[in-house]
Amino acid sequence: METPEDTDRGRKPGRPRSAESQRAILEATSRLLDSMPVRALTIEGVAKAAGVGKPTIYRWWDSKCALVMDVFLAKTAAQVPIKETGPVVAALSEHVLRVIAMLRGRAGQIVAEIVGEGQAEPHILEEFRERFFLRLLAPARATIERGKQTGELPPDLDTDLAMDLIYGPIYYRLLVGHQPLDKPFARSLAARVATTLQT
Amino acid sequence: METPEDTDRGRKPGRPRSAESQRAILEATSRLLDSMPVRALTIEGVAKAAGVGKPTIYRWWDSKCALVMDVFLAKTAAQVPIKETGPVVAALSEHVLRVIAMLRGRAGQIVAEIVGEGQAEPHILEEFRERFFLRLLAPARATIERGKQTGELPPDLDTDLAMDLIYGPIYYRLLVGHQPLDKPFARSLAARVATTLQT
DNA sequence: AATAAAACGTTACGGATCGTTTCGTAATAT
DNA sequence: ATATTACGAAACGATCCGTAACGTTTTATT
Repeated sequence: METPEDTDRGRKPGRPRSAESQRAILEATSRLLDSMPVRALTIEGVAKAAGVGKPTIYRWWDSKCALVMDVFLAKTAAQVPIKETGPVVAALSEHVLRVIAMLRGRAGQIVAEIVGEGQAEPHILEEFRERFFLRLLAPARATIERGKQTGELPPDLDTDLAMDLIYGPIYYRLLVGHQPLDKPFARSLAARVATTLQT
Repeated sequence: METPEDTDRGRKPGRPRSAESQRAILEATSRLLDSMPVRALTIEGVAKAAGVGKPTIYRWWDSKCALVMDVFLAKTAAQVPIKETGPVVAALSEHVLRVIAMLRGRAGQIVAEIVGEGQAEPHILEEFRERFFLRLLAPARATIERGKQTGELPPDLDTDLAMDLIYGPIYYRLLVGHQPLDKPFARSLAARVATTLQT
């Protein structure tokens, strides 16, 4: 989202950007996303639903994907809480359960659709990595680091690799869709955290 | 690819389907894919490059993705060989190395692009799962089953889960792109096969 | 040899959507 | 009062979709 850089409140002459229009755009996009896939969403459709001109949308967002990303991140807690005290393995196991629960349903679909669109637009994928994946998984990463400090985990553990070993199977299922993100899977994966990190 | 069902050689009257046109379409698509992403490929572009009419392409393939899939699968060995004797862990470790090597470069990009397009077209994703993923990973799955038979692996091991634990991180990196599919990663992942399967 | 049938390449079609431009109007700073 | 900017509406040229129309070519059938 490209916010106007009026730091010293509207110093420039001319009509100010309409926050109301912006809100209408976000709201219309959110509503439309409830009933159609990202691919079917169009800027023209959003403009019509929001009662707004197309140029106004383009004034705020570069592309459909950028808009969808903002809407998704606004309505989705982009950070799943993790227990910051106690055994790190238990904290991570629970985090795995919560991440899987979060990716079940429409939220997971949208994540998959954005990543899908991102295959054709690298900068979208990069932005989504930073704004979603990095943020979502940051607490888990920090917890692994903590475990290396406390001695609960091997100090030479490769954190990047460990993160991929734990969370890779989740996104594999989400994106390829060969198996469901159901509770048995979640429990099995959570139960594996210990052996994955400690051996 | 929709082949004509002329089992008893061209029994129907009328001009037969032109195998030459089909070849030209496949060849043109392959050539175009070397210099542009799947998203940028168009049926009109292929028709022009192949010296063929659009309707002829639609006679053979339902959609751009179906065509791309055929081209990709034709030029890519959709099955990475695996050693069928000896220790199963060693066989699987080597298979992991080979799969990662295969997904490095343009082939991996196309896999990611097809999966990406598949997020908006479920039937495409399903077809690609069956024709690429299932086929590529079938030998590994069979090897795990063999290990359960020989006692090298726990007999109650969940094969589906095991497959995702091993291969999930690979596709996670391929599709999200947060880390490279480089050789250190490949070696680390291969080295982890034993502990992943045996504990 | 004549006829019917089917695929061919070409061309054109209506439709959707893109991202931009133009226009007259509204809102703000100077 | 004037300059400046955003606004909504409308229209633009462009691209690509998937299909249809047309005359031509190739085959099986009669």
